[in-house]
Amino acid sequence: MKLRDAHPIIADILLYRELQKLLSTYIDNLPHLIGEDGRLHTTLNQAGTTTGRMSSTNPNLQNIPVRGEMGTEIRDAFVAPQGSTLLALDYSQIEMRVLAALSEDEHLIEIFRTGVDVHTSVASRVFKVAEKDVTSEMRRKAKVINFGIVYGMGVNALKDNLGSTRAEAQEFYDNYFLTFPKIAAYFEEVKSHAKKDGFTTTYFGRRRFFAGLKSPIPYIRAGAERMAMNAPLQGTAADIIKIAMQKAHEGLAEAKLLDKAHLLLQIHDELLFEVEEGSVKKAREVIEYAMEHAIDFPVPVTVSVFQGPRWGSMEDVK
DNA sequence: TTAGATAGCGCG
DNA sequence: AAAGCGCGCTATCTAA
Repeated sequence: MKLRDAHPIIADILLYRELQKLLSTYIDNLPHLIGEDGRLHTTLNQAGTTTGRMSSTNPNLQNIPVRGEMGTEIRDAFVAPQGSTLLALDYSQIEMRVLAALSEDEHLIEIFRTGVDVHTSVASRVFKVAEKDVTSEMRRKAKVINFGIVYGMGVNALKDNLGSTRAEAQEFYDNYFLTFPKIAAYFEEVKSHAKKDGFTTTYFGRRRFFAGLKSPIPYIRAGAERMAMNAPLQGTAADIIKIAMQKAHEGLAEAKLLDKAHLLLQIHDELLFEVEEGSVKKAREVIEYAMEHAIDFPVPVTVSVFQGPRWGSMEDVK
């Protein structure tokens, strides 16, 4: 039994916390930080993280709410000026694609090369049913493990996230690695290499060093191993989008669009631009191409594109 | 009174 | 003691 079900007040407490968080962190504060130019300016730290990602401070614009109705309302307060529109382009399942590339797992590579839905396809393979027979429940479970695998999630966390029994989670976990054997081998390789040399590398060779991989204390060692497993994936994704940002700039310069399209923000796997209305189509083509062709990679990288005057309610651009 | 640590939660 | 990676901000508690 979950604590949430133990007493009716739990739901009220959680709702209160959610509203209080949004009120204190965003609604009450952000308006005061608007500058004389009518804009909110963040500071991006290029070397602010262990993995190679950027971070954003004062205010942090990489954690503006997006989920739920209230997320939409808060984002809708971010608007493009008259005559311009917001254009957002985000990588699809970038870390899973990086995992496919680094592990060289033929099955995962195949999934991304054929362009099928990754969660459905993984479910189909792990549960050994045809893709058309994948139920929504099977897809949900595959989605949970696909996300978790990137973080070095173990059986215990998998069980909690699936809401299943320990035995069920164990079977699912085992079947996953039997289905994608190179992924299991890849993680073992990363761990042993990190333990021997003290660092991991991204696809492009950037290193992250670790302490704790040789610790005699099991939970310290296990924690370091999860960090080591995740670092090349998150780190390579971070490398990719930084390269893409440069290529997008070059592309826009080449197309004489630098005064029409302005990069506002990078949110780890997503770029947000402000674009003059007459230049949206061309800018979108240039940026999308730059992002999708930023690197030579054994699996395709694809982006989804969204457009609209308000950040909270942008529409899919086909 | 203030600086530092912790709990909790927003995002990818 | 902890069992899922990477961040930053607010509220609260603790120590000086």
